Amino acid sequence: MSDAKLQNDKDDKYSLRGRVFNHIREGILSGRYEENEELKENTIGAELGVSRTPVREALRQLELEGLVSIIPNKGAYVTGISEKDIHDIYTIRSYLEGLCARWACEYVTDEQLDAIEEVIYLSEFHTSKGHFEQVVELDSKFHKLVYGACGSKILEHELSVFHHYVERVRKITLSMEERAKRSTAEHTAILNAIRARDKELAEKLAHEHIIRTIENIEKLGL
Amino acid sequence: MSDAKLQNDKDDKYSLRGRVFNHIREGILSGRYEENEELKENTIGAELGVSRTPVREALRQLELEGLVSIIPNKGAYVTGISEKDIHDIYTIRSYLEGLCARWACEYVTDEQLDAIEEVIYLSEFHTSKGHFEQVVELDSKFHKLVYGACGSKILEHELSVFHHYVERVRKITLSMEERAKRSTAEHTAILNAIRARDKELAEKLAHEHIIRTIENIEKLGL
DNA sequence: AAACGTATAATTGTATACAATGATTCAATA
DNA sequence: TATTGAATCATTGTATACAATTATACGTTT
Repeated sequence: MSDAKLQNDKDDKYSLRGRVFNHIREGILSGRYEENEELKENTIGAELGVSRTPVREALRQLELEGLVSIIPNKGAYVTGISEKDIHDIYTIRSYLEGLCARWACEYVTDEQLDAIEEVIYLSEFHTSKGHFEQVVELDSKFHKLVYGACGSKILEHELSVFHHYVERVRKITLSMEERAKRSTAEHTAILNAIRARDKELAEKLAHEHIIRTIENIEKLGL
Repeated sequence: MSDAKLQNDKDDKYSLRGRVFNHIREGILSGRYEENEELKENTIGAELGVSRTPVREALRQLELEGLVSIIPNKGAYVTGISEKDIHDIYTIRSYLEGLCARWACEYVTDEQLDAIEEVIYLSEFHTSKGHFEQVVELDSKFHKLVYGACGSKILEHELSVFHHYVERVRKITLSMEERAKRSTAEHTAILNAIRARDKELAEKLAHEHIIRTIENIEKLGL
């Protein structure tokens, strides 16, 4: 049941709709589809060798995710994410990640703490080796684990969506050794605060962690 | 364009998919469909006199909104909102409404300020008359206006979804004259802070406004 | 009686067909 | 030339048909 739900969480790699969904989503997030581009059901269907039906369903879902804007009887258009949107998302995240860390102090289990610790340990290793691909992946895992430990499916869902949204930016910032190192250190501090059940500190550190990221993004002029 | 987008914002009352979407959504939020109930495409289609196609699209969207959980090849089930979920949403909102008010200080236009003022004025009138139906409606309008003034389509979207989520609870709390009166007074204070471009105060007041609401909910034992 | 397996039915997943709406073309008109 | 309007085309909206999967019923076996 829990498995089904997790799988379900739009990583439906096995249904056509899921494949189409991921295809378009990645296309938008990676910039392959450009802003305001019209997404025609037939064209996309032909690209992937499927009929319009799963394409339509995927587009309707993407509309709700905000990546696509649908004008009835007219068409679906790429909404795209502006620089301001990215900045907004990080600011929103700075609040919600703080809240998430706070709640995790209450709900986290020992198993989850161990899992987080392991991820951080691996992060340190790969950061020192310059394996940035893995560092990005482990950064995702760290945050997803904390999301899962907050005891709120609502907050977990929100943060997951946002986290995915800014994936492209994360790949860039975490590929700088300095930022990667500091980020891992901040993760450690957050973990320790959660382990110590220090709500105030956990919230503060998680909040500041995202603020640091924003500063880094601005420094890069993204 | 702006009209299209607003209309689009899932108040598609004119497409079958939109009607189905609203029907199921309201059904879940109002409790007409109970938790874990299976939502069969044929049954719902028959209820509304439409085919499965728009029903499927609506269900897929509701999945993304978190109100429905879909198990591939099996079925769609009502996820429902627990009391804890409601509490979580209000807590999340308390942060985000604060941020929203802060940003509104920067982005709000004079027209928007006027519109908000008018809504508050009407709220006072209807509160004093005991027209709770209208008070709930105006409360929505107030918040939607502030959301629209924050200059962030992302935050606006998030808050709109959450606001709708807890509609049932809002109807209850705002139907108590004492809370309605106090709520309107708080709205006035928020407006004044935004008008004075006092970010700190606006954020603090908006945050506390939601905290007050939570306290009220807990007092009612919801 | 309980457990298993098969046949049948019910339901979802996908494709296709048709209807409705919007875009485009191009000739007629001022 | 610019504009209007009808005809045609392209695209979306919806319904239906078919395929794949899952649930149910029921008889068989132990």
